[in-house]
Amino acid sequence: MPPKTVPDDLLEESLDVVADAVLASSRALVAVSARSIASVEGVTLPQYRMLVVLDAGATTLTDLARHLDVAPSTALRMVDRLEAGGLLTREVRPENRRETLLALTVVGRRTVRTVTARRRRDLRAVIAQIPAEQRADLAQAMSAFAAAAERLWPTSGGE
Amino acid sequence: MPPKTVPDDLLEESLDVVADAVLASSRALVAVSARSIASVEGVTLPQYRMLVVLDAGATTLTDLARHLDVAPSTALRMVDRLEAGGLLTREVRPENRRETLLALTVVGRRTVRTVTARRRRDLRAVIAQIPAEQRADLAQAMSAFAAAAERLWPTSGGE
DNA sequence: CGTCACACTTGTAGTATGCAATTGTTGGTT
DNA sequence: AACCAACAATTGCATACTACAAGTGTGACG
Repeated sequence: MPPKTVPDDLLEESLDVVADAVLASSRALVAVSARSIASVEGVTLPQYRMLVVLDAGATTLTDLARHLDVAPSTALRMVDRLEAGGLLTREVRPENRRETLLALTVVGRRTVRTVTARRRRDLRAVIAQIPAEQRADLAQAMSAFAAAAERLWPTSGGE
Repeated sequence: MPPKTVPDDLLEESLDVVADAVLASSRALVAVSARSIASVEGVTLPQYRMLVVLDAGATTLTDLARHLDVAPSTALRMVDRLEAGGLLTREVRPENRRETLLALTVVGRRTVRTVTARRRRDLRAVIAQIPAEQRADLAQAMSAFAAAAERLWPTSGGE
């Protein structure tokens, strides 16, 4: 008389086991990100996120704030600093003078490339620790996770 | 005349592909973390990290700062706030009166459990999007990554 | 006893964050 | 045309995170 709840329990448990693994991986990834970004003089992690969004194309302040999931005033002050630092330009949009068009400068784009390259380098160092025959599985799993998260909360991958 | 550099190139390329997948996954994970923690009133992400460390056992201020990779003064001010909020207690260590012993209160422990539960719940929601037959591979890959990062930079998983 | 090292603390400064209120712009309504 | 509602950007205010430098108390060792 095996009750039909057993499969559910097993499923639940399996989800938890996977969640724990992801949680551990998450901590490691956050640490790696922080390390990679901190090593680039003068760029903070929030600023890097903003630069990445702008690197994908010029936008307005409100749009930027929405993508980063921060208040408009927060985005505004960050833009102030990045503009002062020469990483982006700000100009009133002719078609709609309410809006401001934000775009990376050459320096801004170079900064994004530098930080991204460093992150990639650090990640490669970690991956190199993993047996080569497992790497394909790792890539598959990571991609699947990112896709699943994107499907669930589209804003997540909006960066 | 295939040069012997070909295998190296292939290896390099494979590392980059994996790194890209990890990078994508990393962004999603950071977004999920931020979302889970922001939803718990009154606890910031840095505070959560601190609570997690303390949940693993009482320590001193300097030790805490080392684990979180922040300056002692930063840790001190965070401790001030958490103590004011009733999440931890601070007392001079009798054996060595230079040191302060920090420990979570009952409320502090409950907070850790609440936030962790919420993160796990959100992660489970993502995992549930992934076909069941792929989940074992996902767990394996995530664990392998976390272990590799820990091996490379022991402080990473020190949380 | 003096001195050195260590743990904690305080002062100062810059960055990130959000809520509330203000200003300027646009588009539709009367 | 005057009006008004919605929206984008901005400013004011408050809080949190962060580090560097300087100061204070404690322990260890000669």
